[in-house]
Amino acid sequence: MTNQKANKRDAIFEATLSLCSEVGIAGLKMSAIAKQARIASGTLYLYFDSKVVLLNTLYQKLKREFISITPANLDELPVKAQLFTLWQQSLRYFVNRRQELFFMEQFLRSPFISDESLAASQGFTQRLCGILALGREQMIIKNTEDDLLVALMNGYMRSLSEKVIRQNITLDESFEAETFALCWDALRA
Amino acid sequence: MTNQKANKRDAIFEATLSLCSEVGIAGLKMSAIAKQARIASGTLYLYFDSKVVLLNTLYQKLKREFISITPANLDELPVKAQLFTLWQQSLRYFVNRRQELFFMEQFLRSPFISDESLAASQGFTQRLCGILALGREQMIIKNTEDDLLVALMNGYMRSLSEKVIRQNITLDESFEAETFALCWDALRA
DNA sequence: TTTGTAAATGAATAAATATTCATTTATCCT
DNA sequence: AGGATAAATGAATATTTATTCATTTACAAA
Repeated sequence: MTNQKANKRDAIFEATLSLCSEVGIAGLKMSAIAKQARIASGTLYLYFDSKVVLLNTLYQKLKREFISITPANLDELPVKAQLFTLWQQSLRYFVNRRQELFFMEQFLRSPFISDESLAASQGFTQRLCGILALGREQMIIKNTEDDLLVALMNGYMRSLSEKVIRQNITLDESFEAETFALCWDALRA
Repeated sequence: MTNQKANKRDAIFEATLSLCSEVGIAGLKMSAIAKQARIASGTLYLYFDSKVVLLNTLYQKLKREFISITPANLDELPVKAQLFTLWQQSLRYFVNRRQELFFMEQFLRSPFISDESLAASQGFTQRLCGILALGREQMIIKNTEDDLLVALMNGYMRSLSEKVIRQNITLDESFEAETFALCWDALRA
């Protein structure tokens, strides 16, 4: 794919994200995406076969991106520090990519999602469970089902990102630490 | 409004909820709603002026309903017990009304929502903040911004309901207590 | 500059879906 | 029962939106 082409693809993705956060996934129109990306609506179809394909491609790209932002080799750190790192990275990602977060949440519950996209939506959870198991061995994590702990972290993260975005709060170390503290108190034995 | 009419209205609401949880709000079609409610599509318009009106009416009804399920006079209980009661009631409500929860989340981010509906979506939060303030006076709740604590409770509740529903878990006192314990550990001073 | 190829355009078409309304059916009252 | 009124129907229409394609434009090689 030429650079030119890649640029236009990205412009389409960008337009899709920005529009989605304005009108929701139910309000997304191909014509509006084209307009926002400054191309003709027909041009969209040179890049993606259909609306469904466009949305699924974007979703999978974002999922891959998200999984790749968290450092791979946390293993040497203590459990609490591992969790904090993931917390911090995720929070930063979501807050800096508000539109992406919004799109992903919407798409996940839309009629457009394909089986393949659905499968891509796991992945991060696995990672978390590994760390929690380790912490449980060391007796520093509650002896509570992983699913519950993960639900707390995920849900809190979601709500928190929304709040930060809505109120235009600037992330800093102290905010990250303070919000993580709640999370840690919930998880620790 | 006759009983007959009220019944049909309810059938329409029910059909809307059940379809929404199948296909998402972006996939909702008036014709499908009519079919599911076992009426002709034209009949829908005898009850609601348009799709937008139908959805907003349903949303506001659900919001009122949710706010009304939590007992009004918790004031005499200790703070922790007040929070637990709200936790329990909300969890039960969401889990028993999975479709309602799903619809509300989707609708809130759709292009259909009216200003009035948006306003109705506050309300419960107020209540929670009152209790948290009381707890803070008594030095048993963390000295952390309300918003953060509310984000944790809301987000956790959301994720948890989803999990319970997905895995078809039966709610019982011990489950409610265990899940609330995480929440409480996060909030308490 | 010419010519061939690839990319882009946007008006036209097709498809999907909301809404209307002339007609039918049910309900209620005397 | 019979006639009046209200409710319901669903095919027809209107509207919205995805997709196509004949035409134009940009670009690169000779």
